[in-house]
Amino acid sequence: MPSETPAAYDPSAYPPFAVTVDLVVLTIRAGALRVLLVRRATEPFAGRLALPGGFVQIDEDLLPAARRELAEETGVRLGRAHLEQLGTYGHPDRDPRMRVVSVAYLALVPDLAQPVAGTDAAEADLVPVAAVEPLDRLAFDHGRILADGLERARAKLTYTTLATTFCPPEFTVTELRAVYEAVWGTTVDPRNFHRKVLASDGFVEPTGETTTRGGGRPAQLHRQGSAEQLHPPLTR
Amino acid sequence: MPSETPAAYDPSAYPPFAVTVDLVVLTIRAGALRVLLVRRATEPFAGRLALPGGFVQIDEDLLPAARRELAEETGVRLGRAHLEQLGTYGHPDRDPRMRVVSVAYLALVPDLAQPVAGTDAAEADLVPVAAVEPLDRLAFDHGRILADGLERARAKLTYTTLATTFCPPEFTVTELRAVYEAVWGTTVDPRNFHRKVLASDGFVEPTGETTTRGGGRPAQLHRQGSAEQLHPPLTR
DNA sequence: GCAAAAGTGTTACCCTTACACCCATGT
DNA sequence: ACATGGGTGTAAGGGTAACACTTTTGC
Repeated sequence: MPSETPAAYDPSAYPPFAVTVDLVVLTIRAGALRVLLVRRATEPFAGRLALPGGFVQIDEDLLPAARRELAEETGVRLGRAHLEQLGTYGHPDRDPRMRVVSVAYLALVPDLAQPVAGTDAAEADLVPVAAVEPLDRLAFDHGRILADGLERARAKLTYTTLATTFCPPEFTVTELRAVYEAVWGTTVDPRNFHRKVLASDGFVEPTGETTTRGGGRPAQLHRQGSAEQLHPPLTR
Repeated sequence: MPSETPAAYDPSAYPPFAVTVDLVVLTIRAGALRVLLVRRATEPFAGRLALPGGFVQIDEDLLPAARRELAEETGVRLGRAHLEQLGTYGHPDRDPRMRVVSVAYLALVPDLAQPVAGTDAAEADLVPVAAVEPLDRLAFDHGRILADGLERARAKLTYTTLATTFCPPEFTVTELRAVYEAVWGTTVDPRNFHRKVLASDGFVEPTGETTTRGGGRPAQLHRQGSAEQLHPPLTR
């Protein structure tokens, strides 16, 4: 906010930018961490995979814009999803059409059972992150944004309780453990994991119900705990 | 990046935004964590304290814009400063003049011995964060940005080696400890701190020189280590 | 009964914390 | 000598990791 312009506030006197939001939507399906990508139908980068996103409206705040795009592209209702700002990307040449600054958001959502159909024409897919083509093949600088989103997601899972946002409304401790194993491709000791999760205050809350959907002895069902706070590092 | 506009790419067809960078510049002086604030000379918010910042130029990337503003406002040369993106603030009403999206950066710098004289006319001051007036008295949404910056800085100091960026090129372990004590207003056991810092690989490197500037037994001098990475949590 | 998954107990080990103690300088 | 801060040794306690073991279901 400079003091260079004492008199008139003519917007056209300042460099005009377009502002977009782009979304790194992560979920877990079939034991794999996946990211929502769309196939671009138009130039530039026609035919290339890209992150979903779109222009911010002139009277719209950034987070609502991201929420709107998430809803439009995935149909996810928001109580169950985590959405946070990831970073802003504004290299002058990132969009060949014009000067665009894009605010990227990171979304962690439970497995979207409904096949994801974007309202925009392009085809949409949940791609396992391990199988995403070389990142520089993505449109714009979306490879970098995706890499940053994955790094952020992995970091936050280690010191927050966010892993529960990948789970359905009711889940077992084993299902929660599967989240960690999917995100890092490692295995975690089930016994120690079980204890740590239950010992961590506000991580999960028992519903009182049980399920045998995993086979074997019935497991307690839990829902997301109240604490979205930091907690002692888990696993790794 | 939508596919809504197949044919012409007329920039004026998209909502026009102004984009600025704002800086949360933190340093430590006289045992207190301080933030660089400027007194606004012009409307809106004339006379109010604000974060330094300014408009991004049309062909300028965001980080260089922040670097430029930092250099212009503080004269800090960049090898010794840490600069990272903090977040982006774009509420439609945050600037009464027009729609402005501001990308905030967080800078951690060693004590700027030279009195900070902004190139922009406004008066500039290093204000102890404990003494900053109520945050909602700052111009625009800068109170929120400052709060977010402080939270980020405290978080990063706990699990990275960034505290060294507050120190002069050569410093003693005790001087580094003073950083932690200033940031949290607590005391830290000097003996255990000493060992932990030296045990943490890449945190600091001994120069071989010693100093008695703190009084008492001469202390080894160190410089910033090579690892700007995560390390086991320190203190607290 | 047997396989499979849920959940508990136990122990070795590591890291942190607290604090006693020694070291090297200025005055 | 003594005050002041720099630096090392050490032992108690808490948390983690490894893994043996018990529980409860389906088939």
